[in-house]
Amino acid sequence: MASLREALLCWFAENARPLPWRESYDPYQVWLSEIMLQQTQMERAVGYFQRFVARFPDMASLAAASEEEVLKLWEGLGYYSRAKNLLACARRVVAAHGGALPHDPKTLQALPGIGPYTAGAVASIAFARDVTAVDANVERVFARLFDLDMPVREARTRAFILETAAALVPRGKAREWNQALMELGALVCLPKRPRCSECPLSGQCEAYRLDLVFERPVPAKAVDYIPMDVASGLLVREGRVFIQKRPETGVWAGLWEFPGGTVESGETPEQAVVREFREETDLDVAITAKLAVVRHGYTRYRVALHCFALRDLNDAAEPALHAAQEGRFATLAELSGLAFPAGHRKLIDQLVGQNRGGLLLDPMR
DNA sequence: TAGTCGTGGCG
DNA sequence: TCGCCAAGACT
Repeated sequence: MASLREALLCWFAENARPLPWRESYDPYQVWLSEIMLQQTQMERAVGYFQRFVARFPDMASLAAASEEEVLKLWEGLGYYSRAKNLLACARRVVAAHGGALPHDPKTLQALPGIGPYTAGAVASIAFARDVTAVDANVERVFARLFDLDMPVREARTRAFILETAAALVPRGKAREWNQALMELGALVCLPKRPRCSECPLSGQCEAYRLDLVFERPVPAKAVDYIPMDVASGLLVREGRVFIQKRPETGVWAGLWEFPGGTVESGETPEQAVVREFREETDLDVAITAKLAVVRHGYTRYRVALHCFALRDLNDAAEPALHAAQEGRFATLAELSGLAFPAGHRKLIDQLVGQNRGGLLLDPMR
């Protein structure tokens, strides 16, 4: 055990990537990075982190922010409840903890958006507490190191991993140790292409000894992906387009969108967008142009997004809000300041990039 | 406990 | 092109 710890800590000292929050281990920055890194790879999170810290350098400035601005900064990073909880957590920390994150994992875990992993990560990395932080990297490393022959998500396996992790934390070095385990998983002990020849632990790895590295961890049952056609419409009035703000819960909570919805079986995208517009806004619309088909995915869905330009069929009435908490007409330029789901953002960027915005929205045409 | 909740990259 | 993935939390 001693040599295992020594080997990994030594490797981390040599191979730790230089990351912004590793310069100071400022608790606010560590917490922010950990929230961003939930289900997100390092390279994607770093840019978002830097923009966040530049705009909100500390807990107090973040707590004073509007949800609209936080969502805009989070746009494209996904899992938007993290942004909502980030803001709620900052406000709670200011209101109940004097603006400073608590050091204790249990107290941390009571805060919005902080679960078992993040509580352990912040307590150890920001506050040097001797606690574990077990994420998917650590599970994979342990599954190989100890040749665990059952899926890591299984309750008994998780219990074993948590127990083992707790026993391994070197006193006073949890900050380095927890990061070292995750860094090893991210750089060396890779899911599909493990680099065992570069691994400081290969000599002590049971799966490596048994030539079972590629069989570990035992895969969970595969998710089935669901292809889906969605139709969305840009209703244009006097150079502005109708947008609505999605409900507080569910997918893309609090983000703006163009009305639309699933293309039902036996229905064309054209029929779907007209039907959805009527259902969501009570407006009767007609299609003036097909703008694009944007392909994107979310969770287990793979979406073909059919996008149309629309005009009012009858007299222009105020849109109802049956599927939104807010609605308005906005210029194409205004859309750049609001947060949209990635698929809608792709469409907006396409329209602006092709300079079709003017063609589409110019009231003179 | 099992489902929900995003996204972009990669082979 | 497309299936599969990659630093969890919440209900």
